[in-house]
Amino acid sequence: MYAAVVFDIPLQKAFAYAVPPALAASVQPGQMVEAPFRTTVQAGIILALHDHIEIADPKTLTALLHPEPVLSEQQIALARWMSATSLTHIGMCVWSLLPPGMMMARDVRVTLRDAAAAQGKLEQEIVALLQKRGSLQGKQLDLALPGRNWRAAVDDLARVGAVEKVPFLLPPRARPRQVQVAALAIPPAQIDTALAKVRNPDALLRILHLLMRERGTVDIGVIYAQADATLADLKRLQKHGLIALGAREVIRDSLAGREFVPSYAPTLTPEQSQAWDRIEEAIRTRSFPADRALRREQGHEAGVPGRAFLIQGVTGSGKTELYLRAIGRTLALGRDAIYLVPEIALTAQTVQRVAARFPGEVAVVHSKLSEGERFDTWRRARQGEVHVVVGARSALFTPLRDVGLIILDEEHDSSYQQGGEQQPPQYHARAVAEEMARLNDAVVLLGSATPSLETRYRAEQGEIERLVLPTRIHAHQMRIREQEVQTGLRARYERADAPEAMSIGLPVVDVVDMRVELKAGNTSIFSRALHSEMAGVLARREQALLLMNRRGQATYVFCRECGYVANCPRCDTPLTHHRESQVLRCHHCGHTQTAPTECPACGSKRIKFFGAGTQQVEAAVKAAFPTARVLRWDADSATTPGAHEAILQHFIDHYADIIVGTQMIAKGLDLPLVTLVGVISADVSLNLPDFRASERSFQLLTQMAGRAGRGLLGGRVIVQTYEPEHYVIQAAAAHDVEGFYKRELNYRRELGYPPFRRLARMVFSHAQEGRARADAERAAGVLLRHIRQHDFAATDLIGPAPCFFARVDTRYRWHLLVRSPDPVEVLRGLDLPSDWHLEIDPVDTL
DNA sequence: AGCACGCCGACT
DNA sequence: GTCGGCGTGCTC
Repeated sequence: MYAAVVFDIPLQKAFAYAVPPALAASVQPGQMVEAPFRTTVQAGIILALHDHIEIADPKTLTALLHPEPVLSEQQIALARWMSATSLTHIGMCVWSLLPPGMMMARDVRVTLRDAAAAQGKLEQEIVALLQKRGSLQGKQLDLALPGRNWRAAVDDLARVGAVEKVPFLLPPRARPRQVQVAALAIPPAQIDTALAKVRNPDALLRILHLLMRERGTVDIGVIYAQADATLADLKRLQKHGLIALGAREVIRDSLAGREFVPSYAPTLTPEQSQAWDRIEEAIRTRSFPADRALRREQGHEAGVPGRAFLIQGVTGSGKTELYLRAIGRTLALGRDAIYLVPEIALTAQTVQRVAARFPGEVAVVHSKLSEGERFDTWRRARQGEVHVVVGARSALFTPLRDVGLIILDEEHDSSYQQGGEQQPPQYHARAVAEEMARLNDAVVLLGSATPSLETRYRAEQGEIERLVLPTRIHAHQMRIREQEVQTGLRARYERADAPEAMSIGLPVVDVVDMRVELKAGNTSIFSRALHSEMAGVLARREQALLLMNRRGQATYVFCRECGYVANCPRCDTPLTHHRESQVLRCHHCGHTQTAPTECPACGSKRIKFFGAGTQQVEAAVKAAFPTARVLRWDADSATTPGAHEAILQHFIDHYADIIVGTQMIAKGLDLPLVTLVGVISADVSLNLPDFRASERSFQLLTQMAGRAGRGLLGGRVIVQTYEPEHYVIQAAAAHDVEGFYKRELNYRRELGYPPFRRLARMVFSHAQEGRARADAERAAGVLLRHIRQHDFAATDLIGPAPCFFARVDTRYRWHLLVRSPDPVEVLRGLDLPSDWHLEIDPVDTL
């Protein structure tokens, strides 16, 4: 028997190994094994077992590293699909489905055999070290010979037989956590006679009484605390044979010990009911695992098309209630559910709501949890002890027994895409969810007030079903009550005469033209309108959100007089200004031109580059309103989920009046006291050189507007901009999601951008700019020849050009875009060097 | 990705 | 002569 094994290395293939007789009975696909690999050993995963292989003399597997498979057949199928659709290395895909910390580090153990054979000085040093300390691990040699190249010397020593070098795997970091426990080892009746022989029995007596009372095993931590005892006391009891000490496995769970106020399903509005009927029907009519197994046995294709819905509803329209009902229905059918949220900062609020409805069923998964906790959740899910997982995109890979429902809230959010360059493999949670649904006959719910263009377009094409929730929920009093429960606050705005069912209008959005402000002599970053609204909010003791969009803070060129932005003539994306060379450059096609000193449109000399940060905004608020309590919330001020929760809670508890933040303050937060939302500058994100810049900006502005006025007082949104007539600003101000969609779709169609054609991006980075550029140009040559040779329809190259982020981590970056109806087909079969980083359907091209 | 091999240049 | 740096090629 032979095994196809993949490793956590960037190679697009599996390796064939012979299965030794000792393991033949127990090997299965999905199992983690130890395999000799070149001169070392590697931990690998078995993808498949075969009777015959093409390799002449395969090596033999050396051990099983886990008694049971760590991946199911279905997960292996998913990994294969990820690899085939993203053209990332199969091994990386397979390993990405496992919790971190299961990786096993490698090392070597060096043992002295023949001291006389040592030649060089370093070799003699190593031999002396081995004579003094015996066998040493690589880790120990690193410490003993810091900065020295002992590996090469050890290799030479091994070649002449002076030492033996044995590679081995270190145990994984993630392990079950053990807690020491104690239990009575004798019948309670014998305690007194047994203790008679012991000196100073006080503490011992307390321990024994505790154990008697508790009947069974007790954590020794509990014993220390309750019996005021020490380990020495326990050891004495053990020596006398009165108690037994042992260990118990405990589960690490950040939700353990947290109390959730139970909540019940509210009645649905007519709109919600209509949508719910469609969702419920879909969930109810999925097939059962046994049926699917039967179909597979009968030779049918493994998957059936799952069902996907787009739930398009404005903020506060009750999407969450549909999610919760869908989870409830799925659980009632004995299946499991995954609920994804875009931002780790949002998991806390979401977990709260889900756990309140389904106590005891929920686990949380995201990348900021400890390795131990993720490992334990992974194990609990495998055991069938968890049925609902709430978390960020990596929660998709939790090995639930039978996933029947996957929810992506805020489906348009870019954090659902895992980036290709830094953390391969590259995948989009939406696409993975749909493939999982296909493999498992599950239902996918994509929710958003501002769906991604792709999803919205697919709904139009009939690939997924669109359910619309056009109005904010009516039951005002009930929402307030819900907010009270969530925040623990008494709502100050509740009025006895407020009708039970009252519709909340969407907030008024005022667009402020900053050019006019400038002409009127206001050079502050706050317009007069925003300034006076902020003053009003502070006077009424309400709260405000200020958004500083920091992304792409650098340097696009625009005219403070007329709003002109310098665009590339070939790509219609903004040119960026390069300070050193004083040129404007297009980051898509490489076009360059000299930087203007006056505006080409109106002749003004007030042509500038743009950018500011949250700190400046915070400082400006403090300067304008010295008594205001300001909080800053961005990736810099909050690095852990705990810090996010703390900042948020601080704000919710009204210890601050104004919160200044980046994108994340726009996402899904329920902040009842916020009556003013200010967007400091809408222009920055509008003019990034990326085909999705408009879509992103529209989504951000609309989400941001949704944050205002969720309490009884309604709210107001002020958007500051130098381009008030821009269609993104206009559409967002009018809450015109459909209008924006139609216009943007036309633009994408004309330019051949997604969803009409797809992109693949290749990034070339190198410490020397010339090398990055040369690689990019070489790749362009190869691709161009390939495209001509195979005559791919509607396929072209954009670039090569320097990336917008032209130098990251001391490396210069160039990129190249392949635009094609099917870039995977174009690139498949090309043997790409490993340093040509490839991303299919990139989220952005910065 | 690692890791070995091979060639070159720096330093003892 | 010894050692380390870096470019190249391979891993069942």
